[in-house]
Order: sequence, then structure tokens, then C-alpha cells
Amino acid sequence: MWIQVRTFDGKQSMRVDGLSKLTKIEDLRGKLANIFNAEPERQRLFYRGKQMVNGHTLFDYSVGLNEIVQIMIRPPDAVTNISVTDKSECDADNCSSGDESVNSNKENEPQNKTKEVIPTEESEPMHCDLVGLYEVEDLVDARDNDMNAWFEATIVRISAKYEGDCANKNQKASQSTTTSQISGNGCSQSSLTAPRQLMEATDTPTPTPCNTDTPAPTPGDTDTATATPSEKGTPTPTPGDADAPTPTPCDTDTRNPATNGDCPEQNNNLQKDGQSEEHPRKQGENDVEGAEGQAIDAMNSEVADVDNVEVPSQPTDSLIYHIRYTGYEEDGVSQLRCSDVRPRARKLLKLDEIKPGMTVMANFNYDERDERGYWYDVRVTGVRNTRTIKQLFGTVHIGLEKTPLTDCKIIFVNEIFKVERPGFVTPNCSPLKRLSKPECSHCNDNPRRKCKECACGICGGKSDPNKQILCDECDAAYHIFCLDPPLEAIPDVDEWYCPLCKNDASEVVKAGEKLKHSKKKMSMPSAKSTCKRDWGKGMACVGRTKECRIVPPNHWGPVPGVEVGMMWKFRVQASEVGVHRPHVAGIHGRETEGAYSIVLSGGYEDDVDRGDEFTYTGSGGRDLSGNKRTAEQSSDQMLTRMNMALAKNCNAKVDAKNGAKATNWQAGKPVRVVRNCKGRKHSKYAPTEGNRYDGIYKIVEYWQEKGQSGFKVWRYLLRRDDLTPAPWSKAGQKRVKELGLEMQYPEGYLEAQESSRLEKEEQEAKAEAMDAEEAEGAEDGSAKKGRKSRKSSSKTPGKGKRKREESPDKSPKKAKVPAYKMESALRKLIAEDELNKKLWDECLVMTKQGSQKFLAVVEEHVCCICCQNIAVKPITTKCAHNICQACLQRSFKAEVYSCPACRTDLGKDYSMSTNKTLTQILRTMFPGYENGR
DNA sequence: GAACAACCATCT
DNA sequence: AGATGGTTGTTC
Repeated sequence: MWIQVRTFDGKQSMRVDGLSKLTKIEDLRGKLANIFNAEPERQRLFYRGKQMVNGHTLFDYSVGLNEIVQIMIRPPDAVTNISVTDKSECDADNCSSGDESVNSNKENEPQNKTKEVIPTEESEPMHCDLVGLYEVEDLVDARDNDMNAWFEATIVRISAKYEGDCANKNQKASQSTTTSQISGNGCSQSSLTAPRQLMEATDTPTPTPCNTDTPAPTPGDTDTATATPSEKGTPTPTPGDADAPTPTPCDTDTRNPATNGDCPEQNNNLQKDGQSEEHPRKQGENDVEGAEGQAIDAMNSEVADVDNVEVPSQPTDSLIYHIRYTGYEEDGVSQLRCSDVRPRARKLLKLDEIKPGMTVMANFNYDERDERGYWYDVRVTGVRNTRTIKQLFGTVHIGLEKTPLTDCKIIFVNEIFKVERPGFVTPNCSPLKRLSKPECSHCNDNPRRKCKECACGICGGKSDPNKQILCDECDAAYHIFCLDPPLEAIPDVDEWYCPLCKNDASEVVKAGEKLKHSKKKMSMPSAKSTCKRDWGKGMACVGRTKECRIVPPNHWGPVPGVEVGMMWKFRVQASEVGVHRPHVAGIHGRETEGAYSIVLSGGYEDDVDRGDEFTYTGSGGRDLSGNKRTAEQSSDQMLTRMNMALAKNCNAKVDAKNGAKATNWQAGKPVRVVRNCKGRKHSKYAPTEGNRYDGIYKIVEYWQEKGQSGFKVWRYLLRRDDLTPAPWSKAGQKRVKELGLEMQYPEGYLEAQESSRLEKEEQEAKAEAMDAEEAEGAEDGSAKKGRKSRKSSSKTPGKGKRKREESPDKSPKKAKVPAYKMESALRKLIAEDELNKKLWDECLVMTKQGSQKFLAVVEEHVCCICCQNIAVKPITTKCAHNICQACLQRSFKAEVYSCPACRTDLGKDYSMSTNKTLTQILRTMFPGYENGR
């Protein structure tokens, strides 16, 4: 067996062969030491997110043929203090826990250091020198740019510039609104930050639509101060815009004197800090104490001010405020500009204080207009305030684009807040938390309603909140007494996972622990038996390295791209191209549908093969217990499973007693037939090597008879029904030659054979040299002879030489593969498919490389990004991507109205008309590819 | 030549 | 999800 070993930067990739499934990791390291020039203890090896630990085998990690193991090489000095034996492994492990994820980092590996995106507050002094409108610990309202709504927040830090990465982070991903769902699917915070480690670790460029065009906002760029990355370039209202809150200087006296009075130290602080020049307004505010009686006057004057064209300039600064949203602490810290921060709203306005033209903050839900939503600035357009009717209407700007919604009815008219002017925060005067959209849309936060969504995931009860434990993975809550087994108290652990999220402890590999075997592996013979036999060097036990996606597994008839006469060395390859999928079994079929393909390998001596017609024996009736694959017939075969499947293909009513004869044999279901070289014993039609696809056959009749063993077997007569000439016929052989069909070997197989042969010869040569030396020592006169013989033996690679000549020989041979012949009708269709012009331009150049290559490229190009299969009922988007209609509909159902491939907005009302031309093309190129989908 | 390893697909 | 069956290919 051989595998690929690749450095993390992807720059170096080497094939390593001469391995078996039972090769130990330490032995692999030994081989790698030469190849990568790094001692075993400097190697860190990773496979599928697991760090490979000495003592285990490749089989333990399920490393398959030709699969990629990543290698990370420690700098030489990083291992100086570590003893070479088992300690190095320990060291490699103890920093990582759980499943040994690739993300685990070591502090002494600078190339893999994770960037702390947002420094913790502890890392910086709480009070910094930066002087701005707000201070650390100020209670503020902060604007979430995704929604353009205001949330209660606290300032935790102030900096001169954005810190960490590009993300403005002024959005709360956990918000369960339509907007955030969209961003969550496409360009959420998590998608910006979470894969970063992986990208760093693997160094594979994986640009996602959202991170390619998200430049870090530049602090000096005040125009885009409120713009989130994806909005950049679109005009956005600046803080001074008429739509933004426009409080005026004279509203200072509307402040609630009670709250002011509670906070006398505010003045002192300000004056002490000598900020007066920086904050003329603050100073002014401090000079005037509000008087409640003047509130209405203030409102009036505000209205008057709005009427005046002159808009007073807003106090502003260029600092970045790091805030934490109250109630969303788990979202971490967001970095906001001054314009997205303002003092915490605290003044409730009565309806009679509110006049058209004012901007107030009110609760609004644009999805469900009569439900509670979030807090938006509302530009009042109408007020009705009679004894019976209390109504307020206004314009609300929602979402990232700040889309204006006019005539929005505000239903919570008793909860209208005055918009606070920037720059004055009363510390420690937190008003009651404003009510927002219920946290739980399932129960609407109704405390009396049982809810498994927001309360205990088992009983749904909301009692004993102090006895509810939250899962650190899914955030679901559970009563400790509802768990099975119940817990006495909240466990004293850093992390707790609910039964649904918790990994099976038996599967988790803790630091320093040995790899545990999965259930599957435990039940395998290798785990049970004590045999020490080395296995897995060859091709007998390897799995597939690729899978046929051109047609579904239950596809009848030829597989596009697979020509009659194609040959594969191993059965697994025939499985890979899809011509006969089972790894070992001779019949591929489903009891309910019928059979798709069979392999003839001469297992039954009484089978006759006349080429165009042959008899075939069903399966079963053998005792295969104990992992046997073949045994003496020990019971009667029944017409079930694969035997039934074959019978179903016959154009006759199934008769499980007497068998049946087809009324019209050609009308039966087609069976792909592969002949294996083992059939050579009894049949001259079998190939001399490997497996060969011989075309389509049909069942003529089937019957039950007594086999040589004395037990009953099912027999089938198959007859060839394929226009393509059979490979053994003259015409067929001519065709095989024309098509340049050759034995196909697994990727890397010939190279691996060659290198193992060379190695063997080298060893032989060495051994011979030793013999010769011995001989030389013993027998004087034979010295010459000995040298000569050595020379001749080391030259014996006459074979090798010939081989080497052969391989350059091969490439021109391969070039002989005839170009893909395209029917004119198909060519015409392709010309008609203008929407995919670029796609076809790219594919058509591949026709020269033969049908298999061409079809493979087309397959790749028309692969639906959602389901990773050839698009069914393809919709060609305006951005020229092809998506299955069903896949796109699923996306729209999830309220994601963009192209799944590139996120181009398609619009909610996108007409999902399929590309009929493309559909026809695909059906021609990949007949039956839609079956079962 | 006998013994024996795993994988893939289907069925339950 | 687990059981079953199956004409392979390698090692001893």
C-alpha cells in the first residue's frame, strides 16, 4: 500500500510506498525521516483531524490507499529537551485534548500561532488614556448594523483603531431574525472566524464569498463609519443625516433629574480628567440641570429644530468602542464607532409628548408586525392620541441597507424612549432592561408554558433555573434531575455537554491516551484474533479512492465514459468507475428492483461461456461464517436477494419455483457484464489479466437445478444485446485498438511496484555483493568472477531499463486516445446553451483527451454545489452556476435567496425555471443520471 | 494451496 | 444503525 504525505503548506507532497495496513506510525516516521529530512521526533503527523500517535497502525486510523497524511515538522530547537522515546509523543499530545484536532497548537510553534482576535479586557488597563465621548463601563445603547436596531450594551474597552481582524463585528450572530439567518448561512461571524484556524493550519486558500471582499474598515474613514464590510461602497447615512436621531442642544433639560441626581460623581470625573475642551457639550450638559416641567417645551423646541434646516453638528470622536451587548454576552465583544453608540435610553415619553417629525426609539417587529421586536429609531409621522385610540406611526430603517419602512405602526405606545444625545452617560443608573422580541419564539417567553426549546430539554419545565445546566455545545438547558442518570448538583467542570452533544467517551482519545477502536473495528477479525500476520500491503483489502457520481448506484445500462473492452487490474477499480460497484460480490442488484451488473469469474465449473451467451450461477447456499468469502456449497440456493434481483431482470413473471423464460428476452432489463481473468480456466472469452467490461447482456431464462455439490442452485442464461462489438471479436479488437484501451492500474500502482522491485533488486545486489566478498576472501582466483557477477546482477535491471523506456513510451500512447466524438445534435444543443457558454468553452477543449476525461470535466463543471452531484433539473443562475432545482428551492425555503455557489443575490421572487437545453445535454451525456434522485 | 484479511451494498 | 453476504487478493 502507498499513501501521500504532504507538508502543511502543501508545497511538498511525496508518495510513500511499501506500507501495509499494519505499518506502525513509528515505522512510517522512519520512512519519512529520509524523505523529509526530519528526525521522527520532529514530525507531527495528522490524518483527518487526528494527530497520529506511535504505537498505532495505519489501519487504526483508517488510512486508505493513496490518501493524504499531513506532516508538520517542528523546528530542530523545539525538541531539544525532550527525550526521544515515548516522551515526544506525550509532548505532542498534551496540548490537545479530545479528538486530537488539527487545531491544537503548541506555543512553541510560531507558524501556527492563533491570533487572538479581540484582546481580553484583562490584558489592557481598564482606564486608558484615550479621551472620547464615552468611557469604559459606560452604559450605552449600541447599534447592531445588521439590523440597524439598538441594544443595551456596556463599554468594556476603548481603542484608537479597530483591533484584531477585519470584521467590524458590529453584529450579533445569535440574533434570531431573518437578517441574521441570512448572514448566518452566508457570511456570519462564525464563517469569518471559525475556519480561520483551519486555513492557517492547512494553508489552503479557501476563499469564501464573504471573506474575499471584507477589507478592514479604516478608522479615519468617517463616511463609512456605520458601514459593515458587505455594505462598503453603498452610500450610507452619516450620523448627521436627517434620518439619524437629531437631538438638539436644548434637549439637555429634558433629562430626568432623578437619574441625574443619583450620579453626582459624573461631574467630578469629567472635570478631573480635564476633558472639557474635548467635550464642550458635555460641559454644557453639566451646567444645566434638567427640569421635568420643561420636558414638553423641549419636545416642542426639538420639533422646531427639525423644521429648521440647520442641523447642529453632532459631537463625535474617532475612537473605537469595544462593547458587550447586555444579554448577549456570549457573543463576545464588538467594536463600534462613536456613531453607533449612544447613552442608554432612559426617558420614557408619553404619547402626548410625541409630535410628528420627532425621532424616538420604539419597539418594532417588521417580520411580525403585531409582535414584540427590537428597538429601532422611529421617525414619527403620525400620532393619534384620543381617550380610546392610542396610535403612533413612523418610518423605521431596518437592516444592513437601512431600508426605510414607512407608516410603521408602533404597537407598544407606552414604551417610547427619547433618543439620547451622544456623549453623556450617567453611570450606575441603569433603567429597567427594555423588553425585546422574546428570546424564545417557541413559547414567547411565557413563563407558564412548558418549552423544550428554551427550558429543560427533557421536561420542558422552567422551574428551578438554578438546577438547570446548559450544554456547552448546543446551549440547550437541562434540569440536573431530569438527566439520565440524574445529577445531584451542577457538576464542577469547565464544560458540560448534553446527552445529544456528548461524544461517546469510548471514542474520545484524551491527551496521552492511546487511540481507541471504534465499535466497527472492535468487531473486525483483526481485533479479535491474536494473529500477527502482516496484511494490507496489497490491493486485497483497500477501499475505494473515488466514487462514481456520473450515474446513481441503481443505474441500468452502460455507464457513460466506460467503453466496451475497458480493463481494470482490480475489482475495486471497476467499483470506482461504477461499472460494478460491489467490492467482492459477483452480482450487484436489489431484490426489489433487479440486477445492474455481474462479474464472471468462473467460480462454478459447470457454467458454460460461449461469449455471446453464457450461463451463470446465483449466489448463496454456502456457509461463509468466519469471514470466509468462499466455501463449499452446503445448502440449497434460494431465489432471494441477488438471485431474485437477476430473476427480476428477465422479461417474464417471477417464478420462484420453476424459474421462467423470457417472452421477449431483449425486453428484459440490461445487465452490465464484466469478465474476470479467473474465468480463463474454463472460458477462452475471459481476459488474460484483470477485469474487462464486455457490454450489455440480458436474461433469457433462469431455472433451478442440482449443482455438482448436490445442492440446488439457480442458473441463468444470459445473451449479449449490445451493438458495440464484443472485445474478443475482430471488430471488437479493432475498436479496442482504435480507442487505445489499455489495462488500467490504480493511481500510483505501477510506480509502487517499480520502486519495490528496485528495492528488492538492491537488496539482492547487496546480498550478492556480500556473498561475492566472502567468496573473494575465501577464494583468491575467483575475485574477478565475483566482481563480474555482481556487475551483471546489478545490471540485471535490464528489466528495469526496459520498463523505464516503457514509461515515456506510454505517454504518446495515451495521447492516442481518440477524441470524444460528439453527435451533431449534442453539439447543436451545446451551442444553444448560451447561458453556459463559458462552461462549455472550458469543457470542449477537453474532447481531445477522450470521452472519459471529457465527461469527467463536464461532470465537474455541472456539479451542483449543494448536493455535489450532477445537477438534476438544473437552474442556470445569472451568475452562470448550475444548481439542482430542488437544491435551490431548499435554499429559498430556508430564506436564503442567493446563489449557493457565489452568493450573488437572486432575489426572493427569482423565477426558478430550469435550463431545458442543459437538461437535454446532460441526459444525452449521462443517460439515466437522474434515476433515484 | 490453504488461510485469512477488509470493503461495499443491501436489507432489516 | 446493525447484520448479512459476497467467485478478492495476499501471505504463509
